[in-house]
Amino acid sequence: MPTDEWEPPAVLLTVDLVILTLRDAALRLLLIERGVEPFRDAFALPGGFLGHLGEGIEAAARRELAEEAGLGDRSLHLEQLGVYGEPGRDPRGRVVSVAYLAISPRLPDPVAGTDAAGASWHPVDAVLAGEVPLAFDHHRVVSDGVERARAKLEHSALATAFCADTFTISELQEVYEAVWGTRLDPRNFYRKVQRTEGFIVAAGPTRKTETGRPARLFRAGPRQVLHPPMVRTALTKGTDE
Amino acid sequence: MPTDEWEPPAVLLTVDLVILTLRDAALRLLLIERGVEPFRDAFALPGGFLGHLGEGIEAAARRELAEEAGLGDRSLHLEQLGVYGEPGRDPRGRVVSVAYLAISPRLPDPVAGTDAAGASWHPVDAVLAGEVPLAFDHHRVVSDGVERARAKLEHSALATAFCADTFTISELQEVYEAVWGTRLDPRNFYRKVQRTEGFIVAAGPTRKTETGRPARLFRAGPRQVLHPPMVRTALTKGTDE
DNA sequence: GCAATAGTGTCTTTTAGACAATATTCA
DNA sequence: TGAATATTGTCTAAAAGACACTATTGC
Repeated sequence: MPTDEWEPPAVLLTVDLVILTLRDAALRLLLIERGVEPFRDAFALPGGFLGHLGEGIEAAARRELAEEAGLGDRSLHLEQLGVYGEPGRDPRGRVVSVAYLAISPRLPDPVAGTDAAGASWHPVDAVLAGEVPLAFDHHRVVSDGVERARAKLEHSALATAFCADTFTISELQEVYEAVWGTRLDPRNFYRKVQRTEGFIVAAGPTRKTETGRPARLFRAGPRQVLHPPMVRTALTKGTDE
Repeated sequence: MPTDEWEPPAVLLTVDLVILTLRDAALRLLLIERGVEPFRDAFALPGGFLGHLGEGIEAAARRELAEEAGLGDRSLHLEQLGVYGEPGRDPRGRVVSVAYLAISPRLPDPVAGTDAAGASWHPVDAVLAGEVPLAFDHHRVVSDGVERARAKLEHSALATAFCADTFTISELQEVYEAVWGTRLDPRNFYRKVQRTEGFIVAAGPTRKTETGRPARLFRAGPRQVLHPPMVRTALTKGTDE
C-alpha cells in the first residue's frame, strides 16, 4: 500500500518488431537468432531496450529497424501493435515491451544490414504452428501481429504496403492470398479493387512483365479506409470467439 | 552511444482509462478533476502509476477502475488501447502510459466509489470538440478510444457491452446511434441484427417497458465477430441534425 | 378508441459470387 | 500459331436501403 513517501516503481522498456513481407508467394517474418542470454540460440523478434531516457518509443522502433533489420531509411508501414508487460515474461526483471508491426515490400536479399547478421525470413505459417521456438512471449506477439495484418487488409489499404512503389493488380491479389491464406477469383478481385475509388490509381505508361501480356501499373491511392471492405471469403471464420 | 557498462534507462509506467457509457442517449466519458500538480484543477482520465513492481498492467488498470471510478467487481469490457510515451508528455519525468478502453452499461448514479469523488460523466462530443480541457495528451487518448469503439461496433459485438445483461433491440439500436452519432432505420436494424446468427439470443419470457407494447428481451450471444459487418450509414431523410 | 412503442413485409437497387471469353505480348 | 498472363463481361443470388403497415400493451 502506498504511504507518505511512496515512489512509483520504474520498469525497463523495450521495443519488439513484427516485420512482415512477402517472399516466394508466402508471408514471412524476420527473426533474429539470439546470441546472448536469456534464451541464447533461440529465435526472437528484432528489438531492444530504449536507447536513452529521452528517446521516443517509435523512434526507438525505427532505430532498431535500422540496426537489427537493416531497414534504415526505407519507407515502410509502421504501427503500434500493443504492450506486453506481464511480470515474469523476462527473467532480467520487470521489462515492458512495446510491439510494433512493420510491413515492407520485398527486400533485396537476406537483409544486408549492420547487426542484421543472424536475421532471416521465416514463413509465418511455420512460426504460428510452433515449428520455430521463440523467446519470451514473442509467439503471442507474432500471433497478434499477423491477426492485425489480416484484419486490416479487409478495411484498409494496408495491402499496398506489401507492394513496391508501383505494382500490378495481380501482385496486389497475391498479397491478399498470401496473408489470408486463401485463393481469390481474379475477375471479382479486379472489379472490386477498381470500383473502390482512391484505393489504387493508375501509374506509369502501363507496362511490364517477362512473358505474357504486359500488366498495367498502379500505385497506392489516397484512400486508407476501404468502404465497403474487402471480404475475407472461403475461410472458416464465421464461428465465434 | 551504449558502451561496455551501459544500462538501459528505466521509465515510470502509468495506466489511463477511457471509460465509456451511455447516459441520456448520449455517449459519455468518465473524467476526474485533478487535485494535484501537474495540471491541477484540469480534467484527466482516471488512472495512475503501477502499484508495485510485481503488478500486472491490466491488473493495475482494474485496480484503478475500482479505486478511481468505483467500478470494482463490475463485469465490463476492458481492452488495451495503446501506449502513449512521448518524451515530454509528463513534466514529472519519463512517464509511459498504457491506455485501456473500458465500456460499461449504464451505471447507478454519479459513481459512488471510493476515491471517485471528483469523477463525472462528460458528453464525448463536447470533449472531442475541445470544450473540456484535458491534462497531458489525454485528448488524443480519448480521440483514439472513441474511434476504436466506433470502428469495433461495425465488425464485433462490442455494442452489447454498453447494454445491461438483458436488453431490447431498441436499446441496442440506441447504442449504435449514440456511438456513431447517426440515426438508423429500425426495420432494417431489426432485420440485420436478427439475421446475424449468435449476435443476440432471446432471453427471459419476453416482456418489459412502461408504456406501449412490451419488448422482447435478448442477451449477448456467443459470437464476437460480426459477419457481414454492421455498416455505418446514416438515414437519408429521417429526422435531421 | 387512442396513445405509444414493438415488430414484420415488400419492393428496388446494389453488391457479391460464380462462371467464360477476349486481349496482348513474345517466341 | 501457341503459350502465357491480363483484362473485361454476364448472369444469378444475396444483401442493403427505402418504404408502410400490423401488433400489443395501458389508459
